[in-house]
Amino acid sequence: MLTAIPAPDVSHGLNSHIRSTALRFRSGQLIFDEGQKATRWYEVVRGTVRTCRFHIDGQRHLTGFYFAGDVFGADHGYYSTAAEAVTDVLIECYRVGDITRESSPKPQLEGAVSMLFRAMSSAQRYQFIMCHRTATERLAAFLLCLHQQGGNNPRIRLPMSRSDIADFLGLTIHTVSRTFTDLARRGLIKVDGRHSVILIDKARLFRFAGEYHDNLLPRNGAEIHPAAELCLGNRSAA
Amino acid sequence: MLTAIPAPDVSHGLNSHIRSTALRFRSGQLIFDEGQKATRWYEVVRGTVRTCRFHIDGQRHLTGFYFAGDVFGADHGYYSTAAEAVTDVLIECYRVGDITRESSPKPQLEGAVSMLFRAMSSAQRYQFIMCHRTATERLAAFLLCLHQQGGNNPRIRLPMSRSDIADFLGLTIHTVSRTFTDLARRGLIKVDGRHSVILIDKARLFRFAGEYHDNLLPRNGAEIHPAAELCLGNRSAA
DNA sequence: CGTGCGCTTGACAGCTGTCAACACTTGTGG
DNA sequence: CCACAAGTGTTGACAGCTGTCAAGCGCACG
Repeated sequence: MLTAIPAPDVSHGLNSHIRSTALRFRSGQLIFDEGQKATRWYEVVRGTVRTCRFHIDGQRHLTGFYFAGDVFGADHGYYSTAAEAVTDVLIECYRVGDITRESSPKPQLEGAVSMLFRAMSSAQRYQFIMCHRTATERLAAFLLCLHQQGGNNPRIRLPMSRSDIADFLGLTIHTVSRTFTDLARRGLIKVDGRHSVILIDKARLFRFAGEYHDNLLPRNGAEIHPAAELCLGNRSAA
Repeated sequence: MLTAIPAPDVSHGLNSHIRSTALRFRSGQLIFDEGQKATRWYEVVRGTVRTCRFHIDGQRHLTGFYFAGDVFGADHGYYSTAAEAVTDVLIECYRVGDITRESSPKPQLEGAVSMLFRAMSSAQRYQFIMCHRTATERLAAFLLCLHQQGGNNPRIRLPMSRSDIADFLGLTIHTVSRTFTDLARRGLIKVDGRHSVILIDKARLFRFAGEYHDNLLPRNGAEIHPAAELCLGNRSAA
């Protein structure tokens, strides 16, 4: 997952006890819509999912990307976002009732609270980036998140379109495209087709992300570097 | 409260059963710091409180304002923000244990989950504003929120400084100041000293906020107008 | 091989941050 | 009560970034 999404961590050691259904969606298909009753939550098995909001004037805002192992759609009452398949996807679908009703001591509920607080914290960091960072800094942070998400492989896969990236980072596709070109010209990355980027100079990219490299320590433990702020996936955070 | 803050609604019919302590802070004083163990939560009795994050490069980001009746500091584990008194304040302080431990069926916990999901939804709307709105639109939305918070009184009180407003809206004090002047020149508001604004043309201000006026309906029920997006106070939402 | 969509690039304008100067308010001390 | 200083807010000039408009490229698909 990339940022700011409520997602109770119920995926460890629980799935085996809960009825689930495997579902497939083709690229671009709607999984659930904003405002629908939130009766199910989902786990990505294969592929990539995006969650988004549409606004009156037609503008779209993406609130997160979800990859294999990530949980999405864990909302209360009604879905606050829509969810769509970025690529062809295979997902597991669970009924909400299975979490909230069928357990007496409700450890999951407390887990959900903990997860939500962390999601709030993550959302606040995301807000900071959107308020204070330039296009270059945002894209650098985004790429570093995908890099980490992909197991630190220097080849970063970008399953989503430029338009998706733009709507996630609060930019236009033009600026995203220009920024890719700019980062490549500076020798930080190499763009390899639409859906792949090769990381050349990780340390400098960290600096562009407003981040110091790993061997430099932040001022104190409570601070989190901007580049780390987009990438609180719900798997690793568990 | 103004936007994006986790705050379980435990203030109705519960306070009377829970030990609390009244505290006073003078303008500018720190109430709790980012990263401290979250052992207490607070309710504003009188005055205004702000929550903020400080980043490595020295930049400050405000995540919310809290007024009489609002709850803040309801975090899990560690505070994800600092809290400071904007004005001299009187607040009630509650121990976390009183919420999570001393009740067997834990209805509060479920209430907290519900509240948190709404806070997440609110945070996502705030993100949208920060991504897609101009200074004028942000300030207009902000003023309308304060207007509503103040009981729809045409005189809007601004207890916070320009700097606070800037750090909340992701702008500089210069832009905030210019935007105030601009709104006044257009005849939408009248600036009356540092801490007071008189609302002249509410309908037009709504339009500036990217909002249609109340008598126009949004496209469908699930949509929420941008101007409404900063002002999900935890009192009214309860 | 041709078509269309997604992506890239360039020119330009508008918004907002930066820098600088000044005005106004508040508080202190004479 | 006035003088002064410090802090806060306002205003202007300017530059840089990013959105808009427009054109063209290139890959994917038929």
